[in-house]
Amino acid sequence: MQTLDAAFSALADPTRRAILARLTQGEATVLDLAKPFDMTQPAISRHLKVLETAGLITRRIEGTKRPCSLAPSAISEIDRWLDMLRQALERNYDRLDTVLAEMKENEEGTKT
Amino acid sequence: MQTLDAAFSALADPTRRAILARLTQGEATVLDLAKPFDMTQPAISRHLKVLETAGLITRRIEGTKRPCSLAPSAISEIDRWLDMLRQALERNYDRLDTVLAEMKENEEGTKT
DNA sequence: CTTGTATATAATTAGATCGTTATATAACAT
DNA sequence: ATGTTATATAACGATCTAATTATATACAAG
Repeated sequence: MQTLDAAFSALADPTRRAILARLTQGEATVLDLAKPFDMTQPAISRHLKVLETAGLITRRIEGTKRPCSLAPSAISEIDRWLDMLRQALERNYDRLDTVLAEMKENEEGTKT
Repeated sequence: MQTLDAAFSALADPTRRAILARLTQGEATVLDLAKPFDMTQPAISRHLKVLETAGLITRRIEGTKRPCSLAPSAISEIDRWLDMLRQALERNYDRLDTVLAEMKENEEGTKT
């Protein structure tokens, strides 16, 4: 899915993750978001566009400002995809548990 | 964190996600993994290296084969990070609920 | 209507990424 | 030893990314 492409690659950049982290505190304008970074405003604008295209943020229009906030849609798609991996890992883990349990049983058996 | 950089950017590629999906079915060799793709073996080897570096897979050595399997570590780091966003979104959602509830209350109040 | 503020867009450049082909390594089978 | 199989690595070209500077748009304030 190309949504996942966009979402994951948006999340791959530390600046963009920092922006999202900042947005967990609530809405912020472009300049607000740019402030903490040693980076020009156009650079931040591009990052925001990437995040928006990926469905990770939305923007309101308020006069000359464009306050950004977190959007839920892309996250939930990512979650759905990761669930597949999580479940597989859980299955493997259960299997490992079984193996370990069997090993222990055998050991006990051998001991006496 | 650079683990997150590597993990998210590894997941950004559809071929690599397909490889991971395949690995949810269990261990597979490089050639096994290459088969479904219209792509040369070296290309797949590189993808596997990316996944391994990102901590998403591990490889055993078995004679001349290198069977790959899913690794849990990177996933759990991703999960921890995404939790931050999830929680923020949940808070926003709750707040929205409150707002809607208040709107409804006001409406009721105005009606009579 | 002019000035300043908030943001977006375009052109450019440097570096990363993804694929290819050709080749190396290393184990296994004869 | 020799050929074959499984995989890795190197060199290369095409495309993408992320930053910069310069400039455009558009609202808001005097």
